[in-house]
Amino acid sequence: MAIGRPSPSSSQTPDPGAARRTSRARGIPEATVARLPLYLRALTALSERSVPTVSSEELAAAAGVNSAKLRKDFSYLGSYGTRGVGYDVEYLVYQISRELGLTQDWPVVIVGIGNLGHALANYGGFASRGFRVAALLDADPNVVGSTAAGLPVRHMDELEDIVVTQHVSIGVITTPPGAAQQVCDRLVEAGVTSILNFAPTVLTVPDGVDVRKVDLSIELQILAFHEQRKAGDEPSAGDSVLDRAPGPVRAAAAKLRRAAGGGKAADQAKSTPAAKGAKGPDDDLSAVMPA
Amino acid sequence: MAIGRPSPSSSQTPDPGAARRTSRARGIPEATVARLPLYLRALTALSERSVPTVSSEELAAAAGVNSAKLRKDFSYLGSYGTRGVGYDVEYLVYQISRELGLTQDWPVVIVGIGNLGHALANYGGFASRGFRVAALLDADPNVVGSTAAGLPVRHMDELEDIVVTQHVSIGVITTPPGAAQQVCDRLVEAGVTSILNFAPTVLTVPDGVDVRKVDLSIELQILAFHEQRKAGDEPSAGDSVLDRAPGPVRAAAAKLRRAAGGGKAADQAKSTPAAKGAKGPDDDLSAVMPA
DNA sequence: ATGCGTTTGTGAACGTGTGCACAAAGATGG
DNA sequence: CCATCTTTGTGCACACGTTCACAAACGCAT
Ligand SMILES: NC(=O)c1ccc[n+]([C@@H]2O[C@H](COP(=O)([O-])OP(=O)(O)OC[C@H]3O[C@@H](n4cnc5c(N)ncnc54)[C@H](O)[C@@H]3O)[C@@H](O)[C@H]2O)c1
Ligand SMILES: NC(=O)c1ccc[n+]([C@@H]2O[C@H](COP(=O)([O-])OP(=O)(O)OC[C@H]3O[C@@H](n4cnc5c(N)ncnc54)[C@H](O)[C@@H]3O)[C@@H](O)[C@H]2O)c1
Repeated sequence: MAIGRPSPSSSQTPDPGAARRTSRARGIPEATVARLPLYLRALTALSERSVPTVSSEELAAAAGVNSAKLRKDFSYLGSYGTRGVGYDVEYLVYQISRELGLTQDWPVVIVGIGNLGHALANYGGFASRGFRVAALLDADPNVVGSTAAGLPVRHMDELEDIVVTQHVSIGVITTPPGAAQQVCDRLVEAGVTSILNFAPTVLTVPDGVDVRKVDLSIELQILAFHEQRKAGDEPSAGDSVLDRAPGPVRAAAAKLRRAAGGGKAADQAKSTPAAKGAKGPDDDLSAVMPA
Repeated sequence: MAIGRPSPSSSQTPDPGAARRTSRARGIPEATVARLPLYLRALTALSERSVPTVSSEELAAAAGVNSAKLRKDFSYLGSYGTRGVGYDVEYLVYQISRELGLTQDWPVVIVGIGNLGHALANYGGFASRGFRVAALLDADPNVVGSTAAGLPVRHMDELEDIVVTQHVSIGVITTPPGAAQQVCDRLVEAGVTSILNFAPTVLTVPDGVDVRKVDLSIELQILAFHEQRKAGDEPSAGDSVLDRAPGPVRAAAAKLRRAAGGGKAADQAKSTPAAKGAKGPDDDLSAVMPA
């Protein structure tokens, strides 16, 4: 870190600091909050089918979670169930909606109306809950004229005005990564205190501002990791034997790595032929280590 | 409940069961795996600026995490750092890429080429890592003819063939929610073992298949929750005093809720005047609680 | 009323994740 | 070769999250 101020808090989706801070008040765990929308969706579906009550077991199955977890989650909201019967669907829908703040209207601005911004603007499920697109914003004059989902794309100049007059507290960023921090700063400066970031960048925001990120690339990489595992491999490494060994050997290896500038090319070349024989987590250190 | 089979495993993003299962092998914690792409991105940026080495402190700042956490994360991969110096950027880029399985090519199919599918197909950062769009698929004959990002949209009939011949193991679902499970089943049946789901549905998959979801609506709802908190409110309850009180009172309340079919409307009405006295679980000592 | 079957709500045990704090490793300069 | 300074790697304590298992609560039939 560099800064010495209280705490710039570059909070992101998995920020446990925010958890303590935000759920301190009435003590709803962050993990529970993240599941409430899931329950709500399942409940809404039941509601539409006019199902009057539902047991924790059924609802848990519909939401894809453990029933004990679901009951504990609900217990944080209060005791809304009836033993021997289950939960009243309509009542629970309302309670969760209220807890999530969906009984009020949340105006949202989307900044960066390119491919993704367009898709989001057109997204119906957006408004289905209390979210209303207050404005679409872009910096490109060619885009500013157009409309998306019936809404006009407005110029960035109007950002501050829109945020203030429409009381926008949630901003969605779908600009290229290079512009994201700058856009974020302007949003925050104007009064936005929650940001949903689709750009692959770590945003730094002041305390009190929440940032959540949606990152396709990260998700795919996580899947790739597990996929590789399933393929029954060991990554055919080029390390460990040396790196795991304590003593001066490791130091030597590290030194060589640093010295041999092009670690990338060298290692890459090595990785392919590594149809490895058998042993260790990996084998051939030889390629890196011109022993 | 219904099913009695071993375990349908409707795993979703935050599935700790998968964590144990998948990271058992060489023991990389799931939380660490989720951060590796973040480090990789920061490292790639450093690499492009030809920075030779980086300290855990610097890199942690760039990735927006705690430096101790970062060091611990790296320690799971092996000892790739040099005390007193830091980490060799190029070498680390390669090691993480390898661990994530990005040194190989991952063909991906996208199913449902509507607004979102189009955006994803056009997404450059897709291919920037080892991910290659093997095919775009859709059921709508009107869409099937067209092209997106230079690729032709092909018909669902070709799904199985494409998956098999191109060895696709990762599928992205961007169909309407109603079609998602069905599409998922076909993908899995054809041999896909990792799914990235953008449709707001809980997917049920057999054991051994990983599902990660990206859900805009959920993210917004979580933000709304925190936003509501920040607004220094208590959801203006319509419950608590009764619901928290043990004894027959709660039962009576529950009974009333069930009986009064329209729980929603009823409660809504009731909730407003509930400026109640004091105690409940919530009441409102929080009225001024600065988040 | 009483008893029976069902389902909630939660205590307690366990597993996972986080962050501090520090010893040991290595670099660097003399 | 030694002293000093930097930075890693990790033991440890604690916080958070999950799951089991069960008593208490409730509806309902008798
Ligand atoms: N398209 C996807 O599927 C996808 C997936 C994951 C992540 N992302 C990320 O989402 C972001 C948007 O992706 P996209 O495909 O829509 O890109 P895009 O280039 O199509 O759209 C970006 C838009 O942002 C506007 N913009 C640029 N600088 C701006 C600024 N300073 N202020 C306001 N607007 C500005 C541009 O005019 C453009 O309209 C990117 O960061 C991308 O990495 C996209
Ligand atoms: N657009 C967004 O920003 C956004 C945001 C969050 C979530 N989502 C979700 O992503 C999904 C797609 O959203 P969209 O806006 O692109 O919708 P869309 O209606 O524009 O596109 C859906 C596409 O799926 C195709 N399709 C329908 N049934 C199919 C089937 N059985 N097999 C194959 N293809 C089929 C349709 O022909 C259409 O081309 C939806 O589930 C939506 O809820 C979208």
